[in-house]
Amino acid sequence: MSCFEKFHELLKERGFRLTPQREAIVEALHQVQGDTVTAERIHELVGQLEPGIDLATVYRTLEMLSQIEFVKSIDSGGKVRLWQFVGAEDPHPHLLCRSCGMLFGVEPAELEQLSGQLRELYGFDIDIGQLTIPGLCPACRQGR
Amino acid sequence: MSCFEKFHELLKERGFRLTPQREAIVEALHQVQGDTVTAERIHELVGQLEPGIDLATVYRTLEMLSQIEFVKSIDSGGKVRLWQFVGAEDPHPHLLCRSCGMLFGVEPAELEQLSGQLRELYGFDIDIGQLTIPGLCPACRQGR
DNA sequence: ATGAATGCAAACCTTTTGCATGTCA
DNA sequence: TGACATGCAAAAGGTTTGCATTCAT
Repeated sequence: MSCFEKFHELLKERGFRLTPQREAIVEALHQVQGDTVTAERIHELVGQLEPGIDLATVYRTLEMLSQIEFVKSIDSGGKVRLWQFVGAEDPHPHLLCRSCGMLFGVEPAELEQLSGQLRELYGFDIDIGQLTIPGLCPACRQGR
Repeated sequence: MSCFEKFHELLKERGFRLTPQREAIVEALHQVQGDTVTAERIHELVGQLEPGIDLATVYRTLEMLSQIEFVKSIDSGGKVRLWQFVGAEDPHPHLLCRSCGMLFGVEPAELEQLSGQLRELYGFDIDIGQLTIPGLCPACRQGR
């Protein structure tokens, strides 16, 4: 099942309507794939596909998409909220470079040991998919 | 050396001035100890100690305090920034409960293996002291 | 037909900034 | 005295909301 089919399916399932605006926004998210984007950036991209779509609509749609888990809201540490298209993928952790702002996906499996350890030591159940680890990426480490 | 002595010391060292406002703000942070607070909350607390201190001053002071590493800015995921008094302690990672908002300190040593692993696999150098791991705390896990 | 979605504009909220005034060193 | 800190008010900037209108179902 294609991504768009899945999208239509989920909308119907949850009683949301299919509108040209929503299609354009999903299309734009599709373009940036796994990259994280601001609502503003999506608004720009959408403007090229279908001009005249309001920023408020972008926000409302992102909100709706996160309800159907098509999009995930990322915690960037700054004041801007970041969004990421996840489509059918599982949520996964990220590495966030404090210098260049780049975000890298990490295999959840890499963190299994950490997860077990924290569970054992503190009884704490971590949300691996929500984890964003700050630090310095290889490129920035060398460039300074 | 007491916390306040250390505070005075650090101010002098970095050329910052000691003002009643700054003392009151540090006092308020002292009251909430390891808890995370918003600038707004600090402003309330400070208002009880010494009325008339402006919110802008709270912000400017928190900024200054984070420069001398008396306070740490925490990434809550929401739109509000959280602050935590760290005083003389070294920065350390935290566990953040998504349900009750409680924040727990973690021994940096617990994360050494993770740190090495990410360094090896991705060349990524993590800021252990800045790491905040989201999840569910023991109490909230049981309460639902 | 009718309730949901949109566009527009205004409101909101947290944080930041400019500027005149006050104050610590 | 002189640079730094404060209070006040206004600006900024991202996000949300109210409302009349349009549109998908």
